Amino acid sequence: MVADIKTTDLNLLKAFAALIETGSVTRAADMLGLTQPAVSGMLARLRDTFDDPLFVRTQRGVIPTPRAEALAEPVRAALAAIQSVLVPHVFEPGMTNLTISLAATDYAQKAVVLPLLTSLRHDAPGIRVAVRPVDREHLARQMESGLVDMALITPDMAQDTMRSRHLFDETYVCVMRDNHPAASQPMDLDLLCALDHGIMSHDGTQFRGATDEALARMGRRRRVVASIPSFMVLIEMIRCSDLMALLPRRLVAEMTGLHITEPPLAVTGFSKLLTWHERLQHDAAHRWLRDRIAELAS
DNA sequence: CCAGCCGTTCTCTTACGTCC
DNA sequence: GGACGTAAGAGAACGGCTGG
Repeated sequence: MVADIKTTDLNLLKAFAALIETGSVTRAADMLGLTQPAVSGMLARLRDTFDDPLFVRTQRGVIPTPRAEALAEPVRAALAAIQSVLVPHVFEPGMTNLTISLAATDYAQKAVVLPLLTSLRHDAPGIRVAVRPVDREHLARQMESGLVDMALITPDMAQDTMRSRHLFDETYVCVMRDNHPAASQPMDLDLLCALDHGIMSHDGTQFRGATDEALARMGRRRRVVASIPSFMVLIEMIRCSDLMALLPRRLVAEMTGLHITEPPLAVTGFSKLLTWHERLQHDAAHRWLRDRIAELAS
């Protein structure tokens, strides 16, 4: 008979190891927490599996056959290997080498990824982050295939197949350059509507946003003269022109050379979610990263 | 010879997986 | 969900061996 692997064979190998160690069916049973007949039955199955008596009776217990002696070390090594697999994986940030793929808009790159990278350099220098743009249409498939591990998105992009965690709610502020001619004036609706605006739109084709919706509800309108697909470029444009913009608060919070004021009207903000695939739900390293991101974003 | 120890065999129960 | 088969373990009984 050829030895075959079954789900229950692990117990047989444990019994074999106990028999090798104790040289007694009774003491092996004690060691395993079983009764002597149970171990005797296990020995019978081992004999059938290996087509060898394995142990022969003596006056004081049992002694291994040459075949059992030959099996002793491989079985011990196999059980040790299995035991090491069963030990819960402990994640040590400072000792882990890992590359994660993170999809993020340029806003999220500035507001979330930048603080994360700074934090990782200190606490987990072995973790590399590959940042890629958010491909709204293919995000779910990219996560399923492992191309993307996590993504920073808005709730409207979330799908049922993804796990997600709310990071924060974002609001808008009025932004113009520090030495803008209007910087000395209080920001009110009249001033806001009098100035030329730039907005960020993902494909650079939209000239209306949440601010325009809010203005329309009040019977007002503004003049949007530039639609830019990147917050960063939009900010540079504001720095070197008389344009103003309503931008996410976290985006400009620590930037210098900008004049930042509260908007004179209520503009609907947005939420940011961290999303990931189910397969990473219980991964120790990813759990640690998700906690770190949430902590930095709070 | 007999008590005690040890391993084996038989039978029963239980748990679990598979199939319909 | 029920019927069925299989495997594992427990308990009881048994046989072999040893020492007093």
